[in-house]
Amino acid sequence: MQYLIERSKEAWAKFLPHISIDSVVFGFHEGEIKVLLLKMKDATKWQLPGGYLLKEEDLDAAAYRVLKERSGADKVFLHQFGVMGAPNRSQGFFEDHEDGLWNKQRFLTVGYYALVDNTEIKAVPDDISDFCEWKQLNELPEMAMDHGEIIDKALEALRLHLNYKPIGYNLLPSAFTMPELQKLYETILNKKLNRGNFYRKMTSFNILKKLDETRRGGAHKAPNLYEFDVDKYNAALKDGLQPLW
Amino acid sequence: MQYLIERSKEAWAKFLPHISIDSVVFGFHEGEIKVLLLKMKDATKWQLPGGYLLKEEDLDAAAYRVLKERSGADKVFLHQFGVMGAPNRSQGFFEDHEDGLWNKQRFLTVGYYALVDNTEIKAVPDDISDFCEWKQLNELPEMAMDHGEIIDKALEALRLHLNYKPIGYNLLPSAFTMPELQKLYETILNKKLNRGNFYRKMTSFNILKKLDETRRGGAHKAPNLYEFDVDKYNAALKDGLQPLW
DNA sequence: ACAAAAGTGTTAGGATTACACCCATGT
DNA sequence: ACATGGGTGTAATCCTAACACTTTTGT
Repeated sequence: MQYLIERSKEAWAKFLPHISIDSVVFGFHEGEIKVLLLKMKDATKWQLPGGYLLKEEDLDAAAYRVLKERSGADKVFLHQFGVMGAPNRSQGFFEDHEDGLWNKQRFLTVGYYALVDNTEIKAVPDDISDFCEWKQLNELPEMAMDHGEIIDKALEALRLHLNYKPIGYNLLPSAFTMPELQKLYETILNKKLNRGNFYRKMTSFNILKKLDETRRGGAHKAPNLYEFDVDKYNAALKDGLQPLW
Repeated sequence: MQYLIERSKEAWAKFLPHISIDSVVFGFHEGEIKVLLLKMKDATKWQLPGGYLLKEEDLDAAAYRVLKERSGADKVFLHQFGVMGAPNRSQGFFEDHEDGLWNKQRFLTVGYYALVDNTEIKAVPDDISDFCEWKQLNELPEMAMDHGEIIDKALEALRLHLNYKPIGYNLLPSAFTMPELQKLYETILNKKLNRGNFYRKMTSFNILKKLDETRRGGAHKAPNLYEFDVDKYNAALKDGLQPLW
């Protein structure tokens, strides 16, 4: 735990007190939504990649920086979804340490969700944590503090934004197949969708471009590859893919 | 400006630094959505009712307390919608004051929207401000700092939550008429709706109870009064009034 | 009388749902 | 051969938009 004490003084000098940032990094791989989690060697519980806000730094910029430092993820889609502000959400976890330790303060944490193109992001632990792994949404390990609830809130926000934010575009690789896209929607909505109808609806939005290639290597027929027509996609998202009233 | 200095020392002792709370209080009166704004005698610009977070206080609890202190509004529906975190969003406004002044710090502000049953909430200025008024949404005065943008964000959140949160229930008096309800929806959605179709759709949700009374006193036929069937309304909101996919 | 409110009718057009069928194709 | 993917067909049902008509009723 020595590193905590070493970093404490530096932290007080650099960061705004009482404020932290935690990101829920979603990725999509092999038909499953995954979340990027960190763990320290001596810990049993997993954590979200998080960090602190520099004294003169913009909040969104800090979220990008922290995420890059702690996961290597760069140029990702990041969106703030809320602040967790219970008075004891973090304090209790450092009770045994001396007062004045940076980590022992009360923290409000600003939650961001990140959407990552490619699950093949390094997933390499930084110098604070010892493990960094993609975990499946429905098989999450025990989470530290309120990080489990933060993930739940992020998912809820994701669901609510599905018609308004380029979620498919940012979660999927630039080329993807229709079954992959459908699986993504089904996972986020937690609901089975009819294949034929999904296909028709998606194509009717006119936001997809069919590529000439197929995805080789599977055990079965090679599926077609698509990519988003970014301009049309963004234009359609302005009013929402599907009308609300 | 003397009161700023007097309060500064006290503030440093009581509140968490760098964090403020601002609420966008929506009310509905005479067919119009209104926002509750405050102004100081010597100021030209209006502000949202806001305040600070006590050192051991829960964030949501603080939002309720602040709102009550600054507007008298009690037992209202309050919902957090985001954090404004630009580094200079508030600092510049106290440049001329001495360092160490509470107000001169950098503040992140947590935004809440409040829904108020009855525009007849006192709207009495507290001891900080000199004016407290309900302003119409489309006739907002010049706002201090980024408070105009905060109102925009609150409205956007309101729109997004229309199918998931008891917005009608909390904005309208306990008994209301169908034209009032429709006007409310039209204002939030910024869109005209067909009367007959709105009537049918609303009644088909089975969340309204028709009362035996009518609203007397208008220049024309007295409209029927309705109230929400709270249990059914809340049950329906769980999955959203209208399906999303 | 007038204007608003309430309730319903109607029609055309879409959208949704839930299947099912056929073909293509990689292993 | 077989499992998956792609694409389309279809029928029943429901929803929506847009209008219009009627009746009610308070001033």
